[in-house]
Amino acid sequence: MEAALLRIQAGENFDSLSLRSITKAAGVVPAAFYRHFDSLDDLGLALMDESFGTLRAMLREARRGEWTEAIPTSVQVLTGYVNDHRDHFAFIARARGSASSRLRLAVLAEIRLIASELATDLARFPYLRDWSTDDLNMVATLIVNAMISTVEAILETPPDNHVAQVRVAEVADKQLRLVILGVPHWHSEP
Amino acid sequence: MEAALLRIQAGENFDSLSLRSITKAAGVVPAAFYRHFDSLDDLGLALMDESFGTLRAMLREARRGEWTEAIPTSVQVLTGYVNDHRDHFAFIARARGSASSRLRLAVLAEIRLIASELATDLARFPYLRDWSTDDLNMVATLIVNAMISTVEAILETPPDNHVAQVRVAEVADKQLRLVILGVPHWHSEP
DNA sequence: CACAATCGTGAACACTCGTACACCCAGGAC
DNA sequence: GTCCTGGGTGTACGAGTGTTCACGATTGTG
Repeated sequence: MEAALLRIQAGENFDSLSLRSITKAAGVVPAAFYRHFDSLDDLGLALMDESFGTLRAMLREARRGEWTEAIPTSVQVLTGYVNDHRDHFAFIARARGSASSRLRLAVLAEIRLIASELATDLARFPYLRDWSTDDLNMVATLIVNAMISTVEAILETPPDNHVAQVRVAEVADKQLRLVILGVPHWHSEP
Repeated sequence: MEAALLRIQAGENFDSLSLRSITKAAGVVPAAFYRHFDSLDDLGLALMDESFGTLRAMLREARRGEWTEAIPTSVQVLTGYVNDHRDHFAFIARARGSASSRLRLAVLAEIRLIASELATDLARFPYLRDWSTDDLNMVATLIVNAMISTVEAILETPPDNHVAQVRVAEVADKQLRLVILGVPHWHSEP
């Protein structure tokens, strides 16, 4: 699993890497792979479990902050987690656009789930309390999309380049603030 | 090229489809491929040219509308173009997360370019006239990301399901309006 | 000590892959 | 009528693919 994550983090796509390249990187003969996984698909699912495990841990931590500080703490938790677990987030990001529809659909479903969870979270905020479910989902997906592209930006930025890292975080912070600024003036109809 | 686009539109990834599957779908023997392209990479570049051709045509048309109607006309042009050229947009969407870094990087660069063009466009709007370049880029990438996910949503929706199509367009419209609503109240510092 | 389980090994299997070559044939130019 | 060109065909090559199988070695347990 480490070998696979390493290659994915280096820019390869999960379903473009071969059994043999994985096992060679792991210092093992191809057949040994089958002592641990039933197939390559199986490896993909295992990586998904692990990766989404850390993603959900991140979400739990992000939710623990104070109401009024939701944006800065969320951004901080996000950047921290992504940099601490670059491999897992790189795997998810890559699997999102991959060909193996098994994985792609699973990732898409998870992200949709996260968006709808965020929608119910948002309903507890002032101004958003009496929005329609549709409108809450609308703003939740807007936010989730912004966060996904933030994750991709973080992954493209070298972890030791602190200036660039801070810049990415600032952009994410501003985007969230801009979206929230519109909330008090919202009317569902044009 | 048609055969390749067809398979991509059906959900496959560009670099997961093989020479032989393409040529078989085109009703031709593998070797005949090389009468038209130097290699598979070459085919990818040709498809990129064609696809970004229609994307840029779309952008030109979207820019032609009236100031005050920018949002609804943009959304309308977007949905129209994506549905009329599903193959090209599917190709771009898939290439964005693909493994062949040649294509992926090219697509990413194009999208970044489009975002910065949008940023200069935005500078002509009221309230946005004296924003800093950084902040203009911030809101431009926010908008571009929302549009990309809208494109993906359109592609996932059957073209003949008009109810679903209209719903996707409405969400896109609302997201843009929400973002713009925050603009007049913006302060760059928290 | 013996036994079972765990994990790695080497060879083999039946594919598929991209690419190259010699050949062929229709159609237009002279 | 000859020649050239564009495009299609059949065959072949070497490399890489996922997977299976019989076999060894190491290790902890009874």
